[in-house]
Amino acid sequence: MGPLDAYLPYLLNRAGARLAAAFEKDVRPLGASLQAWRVLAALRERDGRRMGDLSETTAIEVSTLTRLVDGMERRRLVKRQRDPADARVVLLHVAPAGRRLTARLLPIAERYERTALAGFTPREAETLRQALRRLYANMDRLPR
Amino acid sequence: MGPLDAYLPYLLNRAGARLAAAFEKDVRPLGASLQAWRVLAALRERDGRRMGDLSETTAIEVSTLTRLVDGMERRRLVKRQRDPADARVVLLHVAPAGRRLTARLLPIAERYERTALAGFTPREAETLRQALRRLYANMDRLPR
DNA sequence: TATTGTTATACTCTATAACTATA
DNA sequence: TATAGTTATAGAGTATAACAATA
Repeated sequence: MGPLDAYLPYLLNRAGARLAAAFEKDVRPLGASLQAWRVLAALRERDGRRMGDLSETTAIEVSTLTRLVDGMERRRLVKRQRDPADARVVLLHVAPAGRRLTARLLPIAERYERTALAGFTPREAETLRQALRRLYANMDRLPR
Repeated sequence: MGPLDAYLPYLLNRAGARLAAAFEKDVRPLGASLQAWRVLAALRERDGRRMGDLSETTAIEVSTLTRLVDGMERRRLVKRQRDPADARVVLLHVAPAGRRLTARLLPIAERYERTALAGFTPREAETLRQALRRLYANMDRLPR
């Protein structure tokens, strides 16, 4: 092991943390947070997801997610709904205000994507995405 | 913007969070943490750093770092020392116990590096590192 | 006056486990 | 008994600002 700067988890975390902190600061004036954005983006991809599903795709702990959604529901961004087929399950749906907020966050997220990847060719960007997916999948070799 | 899975900050954070969580769990029995490891690794690279320098290279907030170092000093892992040249400055040095802990953490860190990069050619791994450094540097285009 | 580091406070996220209600 | 989600609690990190010592 050489310098920290050659150590992958370090590079990963450093880049991720910086991106997250800047984004967070940027969207706070809109009353949003990185975590709320993740939920909205996940629902944008597919609406009516169950809490457990959301927790996995957003990488937010279930108990954290419960309270996050509490707040988002209070602000009428989303709406909880019991699954008629299985009353244990909660399905989360975007509400109109949530759709409006998503529409405002989307261009910001896209700007971050562009900024982060400035100077990358489309091919390099795709290679990076692929590598990150492989890396994530590799972590299955360790116990969760 | 398509699915979350194509969104770079998401991929970055997801991979980083998973790596960090697993590492954290792994080193806790040794009485260490990811943050403590960062400090030790930074001091391994260059001993006697000042707090502000450490804060930057470890990406740990200065106020958090102060308390982290408090604990590490209590456990005799590191030792604070006033800079004789400028008495405002604190220089941090590894202590013998810190060197021993570093020696135990190093193989674990290396295992994580190998696991994360399993199936990558050396060249692919280096490309990924380069891309992460470029990405981090790109964030200078945004206000800190 | 500016800089380095410490302290204080409020807030957020996590980890863990107990709990409720379904199945 | 097992599962989905909620609630409770303690711990760790962050953001922010005030502060002390020194330059």
